Amino acid sequence: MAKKVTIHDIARELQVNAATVSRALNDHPAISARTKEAVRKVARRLHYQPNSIAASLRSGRSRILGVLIPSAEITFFGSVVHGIERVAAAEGYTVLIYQTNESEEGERKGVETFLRSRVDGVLASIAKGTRDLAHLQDLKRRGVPLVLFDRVSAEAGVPSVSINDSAAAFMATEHLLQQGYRRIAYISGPLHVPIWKERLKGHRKALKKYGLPADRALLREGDVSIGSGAACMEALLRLPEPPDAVCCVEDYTALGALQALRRAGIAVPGQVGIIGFANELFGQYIEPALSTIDQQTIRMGEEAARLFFELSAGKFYGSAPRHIVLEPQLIIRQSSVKIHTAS
Amino acid sequence: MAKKVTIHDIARELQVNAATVSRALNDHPAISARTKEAVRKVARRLHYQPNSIAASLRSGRSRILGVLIPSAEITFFGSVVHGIERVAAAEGYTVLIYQTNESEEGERKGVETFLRSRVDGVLASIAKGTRDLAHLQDLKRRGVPLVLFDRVSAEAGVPSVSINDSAAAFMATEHLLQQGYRRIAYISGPLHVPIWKERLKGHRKALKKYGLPADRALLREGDVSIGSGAACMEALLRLPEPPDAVCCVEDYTALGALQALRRAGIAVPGQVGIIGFANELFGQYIEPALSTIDQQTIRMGEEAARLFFELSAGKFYGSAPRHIVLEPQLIIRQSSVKIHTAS
DNA sequence: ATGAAAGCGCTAACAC
DNA sequence: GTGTTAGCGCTTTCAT
Repeated sequence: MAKKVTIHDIARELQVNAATVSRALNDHPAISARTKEAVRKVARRLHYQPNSIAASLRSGRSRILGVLIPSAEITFFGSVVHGIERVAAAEGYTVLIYQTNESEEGERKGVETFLRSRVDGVLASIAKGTRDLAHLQDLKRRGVPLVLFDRVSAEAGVPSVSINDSAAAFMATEHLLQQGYRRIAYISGPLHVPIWKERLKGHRKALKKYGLPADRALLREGDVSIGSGAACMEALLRLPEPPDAVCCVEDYTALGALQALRRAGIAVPGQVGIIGFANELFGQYIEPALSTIDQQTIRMGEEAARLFFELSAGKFYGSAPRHIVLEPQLIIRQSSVKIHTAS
Repeated sequence: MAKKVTIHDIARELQVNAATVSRALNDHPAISARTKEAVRKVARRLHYQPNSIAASLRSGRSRILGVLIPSAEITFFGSVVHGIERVAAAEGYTVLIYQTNESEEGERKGVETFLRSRVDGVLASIAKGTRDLAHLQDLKRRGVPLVLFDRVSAEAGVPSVSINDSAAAFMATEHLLQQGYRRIAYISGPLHVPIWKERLKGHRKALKKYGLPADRALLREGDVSIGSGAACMEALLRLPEPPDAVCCVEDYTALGALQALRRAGIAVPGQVGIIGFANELFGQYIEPALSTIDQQTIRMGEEAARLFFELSAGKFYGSAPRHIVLEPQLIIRQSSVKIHTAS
C-alpha cells in the first residue's frame, strides 16, 4: 500500500503553504499562473490523488448525486440514468447508483448509504414494495435535496418528473378500442403504487368515454413480472367471458401475458390484442412486435437532474415543489393492430 | 437545513465523552450495556445520522465497494451486481455502481470517482472502448483492491472471474455443426477486447474439429449493438456464398441479425440457424426463441465479491492473482434447431 | 469502563 | 498572491 500523498507533500516540496497548493489545485483566481503550473507539475509527478473525503468533510459538499433505482435489470432505469448523468456531468457532478431491489428495506439502506456518504442530493424512483415514505422524509429533513422520477408520490412533497400516466393508459386503451376490441382486460401492478393507480384511472376513463362498463373481473393486480403477467392472463382466459384485448401496465407483464396466450393457442392480434408499457428494447423484436407506450426516459433523467440543481440553488425552497409531467407517446406495432389500413 | 447532530451533541446531553459515544455506537465491548442503551436512545431521539465521511477520513475505510459496469442498460450487468450485493451485504459492505458507457474516458472518470470517494475496493468489467489499462493499474498502485469480472484482462495482473469464453463459443459452434449447418458465419465484437478474441478462438477450434476452413469472409467484427448485428448480417447475405448459420457474440447482436434475416425473408432456423450469447431475458420470448449461452451471472457476481474480500484480507497479496473461470451453459431453444428429434 | 487529546486531509476566513 | 489558523466529525491511542 503506497503511502498516500497529500497536499502537504506537495507544499513541502515547493516550499509553499498547503493552502496555496489547495487553491492552485482548485484553480483559485488569486493564485499566480506560475504557482499553479508548478503545483500541478509536482502533483502529477507524485501521483497525487485528491482526497474528496477530506474535502467533503471540510466543505460539506461532495459533488456526488445519489440515484436510487428499483432495479438495474430494467432497461428503463438505465436509460433514465443516462439522462441524469448527462446533466450532472455538465455541472461537474458524478452519479452513483444504488439499487433497492424493489423493497422498502433496500430503499432505506440506499438512503442511509447516501446520507452517510453525504451525497449532495438524491434522485429516486420509489420501489414497488415501499409503503411508508418516512425514509424519504428523512432526506428532506436533513436538507438533502430529493427529486423523484417515474415512480413518484405527491405525498412526499418534493419536486418530481413523471409522465402523464393517466393519459398514457388512456391512449393505450383508446387505441385498443379504436381497433375494435371491446372486452378489454387490464393487468395492473400493485395498486398502492401511485403510478399504477394513475394508469388504471386513465384506462377507466377511456372505457367510460366509449360507454363500456368497468368489469371488475377484467382487472388483475399482478406484481409486474413476466411470471405474474402470465398467471394473470391465464386467469383471465378461464373467465366465462374472456377478454378480447389486454392492456398491461408494463412490457414485461405483457411479455408474460403473450406467453400465456401463445400457450393457449390464441392468435395475437387476431383473437386478442395486447399492449404494453415502457418501450423496453425487446418489444420491437418479439413476435408479434409489442405495441407500447414510450416514457421519454432520457428526457425524464435530464429533467430530474435539472430539478435537483434548481433545488440546490435554492430557487424554490419553501414554495410548492415543481412537478414536471412529460407527455407519453403511443407506439403502435403489431400486437394491438386488428384493422389493417391499406397495406 | 436542520443543524447536523454529531456525537458531541449526544455526549453533552449525557454528560459523557464523545469517544464514549463513538464506542457505544460502534458496539465496542468495553462499554457498559447501560451506557450503550442510553446513547442509542438519545441518538434516536435526536435523529442522529453518523457521518461516514468523517469516519472514513479517520479510519481510512469506507465499507463501500465500487462497481464499474459498461452499461446499466444491459440486463447481464444488473444481474451480476445482484450477486455482488448479496455477498457484500453479508460482510456489511455497500455497493455503489458507476456506469462507464463503454468508453475508456468514462472508465477513467469512474476510477477517479471511486478513488476520491475512497471506496475499499473496485470490481470492474472493462468497457468496449478501453485499450489502455493505465487507470486500472492506478488502483493497484494505490493499494485499492481490484477484481475484474466478465470483461477481464490477464495483463492487468489482478484476480478475475469470467466464464470460459473459448469453451462457450466452441459449444455454440459445435451445436450448430451438430444440427447440420456447415457454412457458419461469426459476428464478433471488437477483437481487441480479450473476451471476444477468446470466443473467436473457441469458434475456430470447433470448425477445425469438424474439418471446416475458417473462411475470412464469414467473420464480421461489429460493435455488439442491435444495429451492428443487422448490418453485419446484411453484408453476410450479400456474399456470393452466404452462410447457413450464424454464431453471434451477444444476444443483442443476434437480435439484429435475426431482424435482417426476417427482412430478407429467410426462415430461421429452417434456412439459417442462429445462436446468441448471454441469455438475456428477452431471448426466450422472441420468435423464434433464441438459443444462447448462459453466463452464470449471479454466481459471477458472488465470486467476484468473494475475491475482493480475500484480496483485502491479504490472503494472497504478492502471490499470483486467482482467476476463477466459470463453466458456461448451452441453452438450446428454437433458433438453432434444424433437426427435430422426436416431438 | 471511560476520558483526554491528537489528527485523518482538506478548505475557508482572515491576515498581510 | 500567499501564509496562518482553525476546524469539518469522527476514531484511536494512551491514560486513569
